[in-house]
Amino acid sequence: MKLSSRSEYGLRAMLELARTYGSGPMALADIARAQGMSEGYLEQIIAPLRRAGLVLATRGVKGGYVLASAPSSVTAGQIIRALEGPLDLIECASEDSAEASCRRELGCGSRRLWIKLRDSILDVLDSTTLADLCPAAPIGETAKPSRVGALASE
Amino acid sequence: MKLSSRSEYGLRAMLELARTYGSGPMALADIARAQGMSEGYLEQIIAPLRRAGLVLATRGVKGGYVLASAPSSVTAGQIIRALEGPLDLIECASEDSAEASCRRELGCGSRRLWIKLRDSILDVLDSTTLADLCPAAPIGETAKPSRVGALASE
DNA sequence: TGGAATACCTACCAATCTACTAGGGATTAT
DNA sequence: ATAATCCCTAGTAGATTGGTAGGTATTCCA
Repeated sequence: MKLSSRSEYGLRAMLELARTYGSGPMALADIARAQGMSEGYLEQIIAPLRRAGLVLATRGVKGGYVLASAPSSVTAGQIIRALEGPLDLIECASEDSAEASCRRELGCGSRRLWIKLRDSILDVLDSTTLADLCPAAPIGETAKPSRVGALASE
Repeated sequence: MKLSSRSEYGLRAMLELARTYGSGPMALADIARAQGMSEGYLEQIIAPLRRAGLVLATRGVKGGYVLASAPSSVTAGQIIRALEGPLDLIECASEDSAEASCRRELGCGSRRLWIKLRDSILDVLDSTTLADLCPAAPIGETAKPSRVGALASE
């Protein structure tokens, strides 16, 4: 069970933008260099993030990308979904498909497991924000509603 | 983010064996027919399950496969691991590799998320047994230590 | 003793996905 | 005008997926 590097790269790019949040647009080439990834590939990865409204792009000489909202209000779930589509581990446990399309699940059911797994994954992804990952925040505590507003300290 | 059908097929095959647990060996062709999958493909999927010691095979005319232990003591985690190898979402968050090999994770860290995600997944997989999935057990409660011994009711 | 039924093994295959590279076009500050 | 930037499409080598095909080994049973 593996995660494609799209998500890894995408998340790292978003973390880079979170780290420099407030300092104006950052060029694609700079993000790629800072994170050690292929510029051309990152370009294809950041495109869906822009289409999903998670980053804003400005063209031209001093252009680049900025986060569309504060790091504390961008969740990992938004990023992963933008990059990999809806989280469906398996046909019958898709995030958005109606569960009506599933036969064979009368007695013994594998589906029960995939649903539990999916919910567990979504719980982590949707409760973790960029702000949770970026500053030296205490590990193990993420998305505390009482701490909204904590940004990157740089 | 998807799960390969290896895991789905493997789990379904194991659930089929759990359902008929106690009735002697079940032939590969019967498992495949009962679950509607390709016989040849299932053969390749059940092989690692046998090598991992999760099922026992007997050859010859009345041969087939049986679970190596009771459904209540076989976890989904054992099955998935046998089929997909150790759970490493990403290089730096592998289940068994030492975390020493990870650079770049000084300030902002995506790794923190993958570790949390991995732990969350492992928690679900390792706490769900075939017995939890097979009978009409109440959903949402799995691997209760006080209910060890509950088998398939057929 | 000789099928027949089963597990077991290896190789092959088409389609898809992954992680890129290449090359060009559109937009904007200077 | 020019250079820097975003934006788009197409190609591509290698891996993975989801199988199929065909043979070998073992065991029950008549």
